[in-house]
Amino acid sequence: MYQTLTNRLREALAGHIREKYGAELTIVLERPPKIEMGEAASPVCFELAKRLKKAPRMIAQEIANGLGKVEGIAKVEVAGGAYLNAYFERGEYWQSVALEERKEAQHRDTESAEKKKIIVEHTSINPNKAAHIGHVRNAVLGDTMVRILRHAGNRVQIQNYIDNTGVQVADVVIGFLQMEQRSAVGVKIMVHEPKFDYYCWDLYAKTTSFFAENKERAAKLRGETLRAIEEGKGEDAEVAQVVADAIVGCHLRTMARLDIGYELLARESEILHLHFWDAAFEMLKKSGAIQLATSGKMAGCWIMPWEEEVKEEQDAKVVKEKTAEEEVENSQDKIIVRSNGTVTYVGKDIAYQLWKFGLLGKDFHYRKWPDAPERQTVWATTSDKDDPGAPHFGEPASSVYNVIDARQAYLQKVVAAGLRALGHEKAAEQSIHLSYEIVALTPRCAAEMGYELTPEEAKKPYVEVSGRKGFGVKADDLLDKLEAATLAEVQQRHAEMKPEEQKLTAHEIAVGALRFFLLKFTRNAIIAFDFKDALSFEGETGPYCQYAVVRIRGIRRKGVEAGATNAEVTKESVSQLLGGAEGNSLWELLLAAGSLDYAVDAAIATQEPAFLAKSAFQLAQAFNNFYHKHHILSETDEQKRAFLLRLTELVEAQLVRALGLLGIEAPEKM
RNA sequence: GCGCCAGUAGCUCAGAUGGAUAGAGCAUUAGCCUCCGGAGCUAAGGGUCGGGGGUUCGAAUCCCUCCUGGCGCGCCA
Repeated sequence: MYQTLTNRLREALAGHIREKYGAELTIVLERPPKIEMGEAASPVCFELAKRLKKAPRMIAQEIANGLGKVEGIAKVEVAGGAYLNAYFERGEYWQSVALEERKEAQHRDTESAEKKKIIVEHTSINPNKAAHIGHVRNAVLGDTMVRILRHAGNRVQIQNYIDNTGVQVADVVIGFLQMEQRSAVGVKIMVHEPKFDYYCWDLYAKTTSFFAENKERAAKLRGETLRAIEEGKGEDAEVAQVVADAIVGCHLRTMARLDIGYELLARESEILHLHFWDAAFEMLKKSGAIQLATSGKMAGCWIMPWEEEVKEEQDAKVVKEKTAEEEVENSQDKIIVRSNGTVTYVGKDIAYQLWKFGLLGKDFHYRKWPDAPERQTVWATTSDKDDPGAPHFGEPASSVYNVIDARQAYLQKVVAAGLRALGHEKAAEQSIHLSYEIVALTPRCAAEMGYELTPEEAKKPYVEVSGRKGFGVKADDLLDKLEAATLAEVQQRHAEMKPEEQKLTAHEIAVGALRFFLLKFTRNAIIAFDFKDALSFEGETGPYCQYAVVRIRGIRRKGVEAGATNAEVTKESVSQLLGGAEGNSLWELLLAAGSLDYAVDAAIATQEPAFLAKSAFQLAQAFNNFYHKHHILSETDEQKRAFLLRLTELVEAQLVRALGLLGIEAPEKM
């Protein structure tokens, strides 16, 4: 509701200014620092003053007087230097929020068919080991972005890229077949054992030292294994497929614990076998986007020239002549095809990205993924026949979010540059790298887990995790730990609950704690992980927000038991209760409850789910504050009691919805 | 060397589109249950927004420069 009103105000101001002063301005609106100053303020008159060369305060006064009635706005006043402060019609706001709430409840998560399709790719873990905390940050960010985009009415498709033919899988295959001397049959049996991903985690770490022993042997083995896997023939390929598929199953189950699911597993094996790269290669060659280097150290490679400075040089009119040597030695040039003819990761990614936008002229085949978690339907790409029931995954997207960590920013730029070089400016623009920083460990946390640190590492604020070294907090371990901690607490508080209910509650709290913990940081903050912080349930945390909902539900239960009458709240009493300084604290809570649409818009505009987490926390905080100030059920004034009760219901609905967008359930009791 | 990101309270972090007295959580200190659940609430202390220039009526936010830390820059992905 807040967003609706401010949009209305923005339009009215823009229209008025256009008409009266002939100026086209984008109207910036912000929240005044205090509620006494109104609900929305615009500093637009400062800007206007500059253009008109008039005193800002005078203009502000003119606008405040001249601006006609805006629906839902009680008055617009001049304040401060030349701010225009708008005061909402509180009674109307109350009705609108209530109305909006009823509508939302009826059409929950309805996607409009006319909306263009958006693809969000996230998780995309190498299928050769268990998922760790950094992977969880990726998945939680991606999943939350999906929920937010869908809430805003977009059609969103969730993809998870599976690099099942890469070096990391090859390494584990070598671990099984060479280091451990297992047979293909032996591995096929192993994959069904519990915690197979944990086994691979350790095995992968061991291959590092195995390769270090004899580098020549390592290079040879890797080369052979990788080629066999890419071709999809022989024992190596067979083991690679079995292992990768099994690990994908583990990952899906791990993420399902956090209520994260996928619609399509896009596998690299199909990008190769269905010749996606070949098609992209032809396009890139034909357009001149990539060139064959004939001399220098990159001789024989197809490279994409990287010319970021070109524009600036032209602008500065300093087009310096490049010597032939400089041309060859430009280290920024990106190799797309190696001199041995194999394609790099970036090349494959360009092909994949082209497909996402429907620009490749090819499509995958699709089949149901047999090893999906309970209650989930997951599809995967295949080279074989299509399953007739498969959704139309090949429909072009209008924009694509790729959730990938910040270290790969340069590569993502190269992919976009590839699209641009092919003339797909729009697609390049709509290729959104949803970048995020790594999750590291505090030195203390690393030490707790038994990792030995060098003295330099111990002094740093954080230590980077490494799958290669087997160094990191596994996602399932962390969840187990969280669930154990929350279960102990729930058992202590609710001995009367049935064990299954206790477990479910503990699970919901654990998920709330973890998801909120990962979402409260903005994307480019490095998270220094520590069990102490992640296991904290106080202050700015998921459980704090959940607890506010639980309290409201407690009040409602008590209210029903006591047979409290649910009197209709009259408009007069609403205006009276919300009015004046007395009503300000109630009004602030209502205002916060009605601000979800604003938070969602801002989260999308900034591509920052943390915005929503913050706003959910603030609403919970505002409620807790209110809760201690007003005793609802013992309120003797019937109209006031009915109003307070209705207000808590609105807060509950909005808070539950906000938490839902963060992927967090609110339990009945906790 | 080049590029990207960060530096805000003791600690961890918010401050989108430049605006009013820079905010949370944790930690510290002092309080709050005859009362809808204390995973809570109230209050206090705590700031040269890394340094220095500049643009602007106005800068944590934009520009320049320097310092510190991190990450990229591979015929790995």
